[in-house]
Amino acid sequence: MKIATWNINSIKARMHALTDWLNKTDPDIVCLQEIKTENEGFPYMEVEALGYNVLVHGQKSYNGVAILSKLPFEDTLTGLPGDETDQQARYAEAVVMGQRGPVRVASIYLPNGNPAPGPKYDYKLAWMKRLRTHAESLLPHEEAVVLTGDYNVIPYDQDTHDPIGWRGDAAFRPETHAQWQALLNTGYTEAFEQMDGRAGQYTFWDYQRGAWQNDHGIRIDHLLLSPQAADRITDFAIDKFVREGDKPSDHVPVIGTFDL
DNA sequence: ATGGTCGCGTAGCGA
Repeated sequence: MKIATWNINSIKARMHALTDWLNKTDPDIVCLQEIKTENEGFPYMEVEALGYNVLVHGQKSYNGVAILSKLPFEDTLTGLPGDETDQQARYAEAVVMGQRGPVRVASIYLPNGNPAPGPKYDYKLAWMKRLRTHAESLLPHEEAVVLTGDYNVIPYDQDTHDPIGWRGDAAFRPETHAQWQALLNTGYTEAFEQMDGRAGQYTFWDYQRGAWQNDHGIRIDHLLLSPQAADRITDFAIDKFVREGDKPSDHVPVIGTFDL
């Protein structure tokens, strides 16, 4: 089972790129972030015609997440639990039935948090704490859980060409790293690390300053695995070629393959 | 030091 994550930076502006990539990579489940539309504006017909069931948690103009799945959804959840007043659409979760039992997948668009410090950074840290609480609550079920998405977290120095330059950024600050580590410490492992990911394997290149041309990227799109998922991963890939296409997103897809 | 680029929605924000 191929499970992918991709910050697509507007589903409407990226339908051609999505179609091309689905035909090439043929994932079973795709978690999308920054679809930038309300549910009503999502191109359900076109995506369903490509062979996918669709779960959408949209928002006007900003944010918005979705899950595409060849398998039917057994259960779904939209919105990260823990704060009823949070209006931003950044979390969707679905359960599908794999060959060995249920597989739970989440599409996460973790807040950017800049400028830091400030209220946006406070929101990011609070959101990370809520995510940790929810992620931890899933572990006692002993299911295969794959928490994927744009985490807006650069885990290590090797995940940016310029760790000094990123030092003050909300994706790289000590408080962010502490929250990231606390999330992992609940019992999840990074697919990238488990599959021997190396330095300089980026998932995002800014549109500005020739970041792509100069390979000034960062690694911020991640797959976090419960023990039952970590035991079953067989392959890991970053579809870097997608960044070379026409009108690309500034992120590229990240894919885990599982014997599930 | 500044500007540089996208998408949304049609000014300016968010990234």
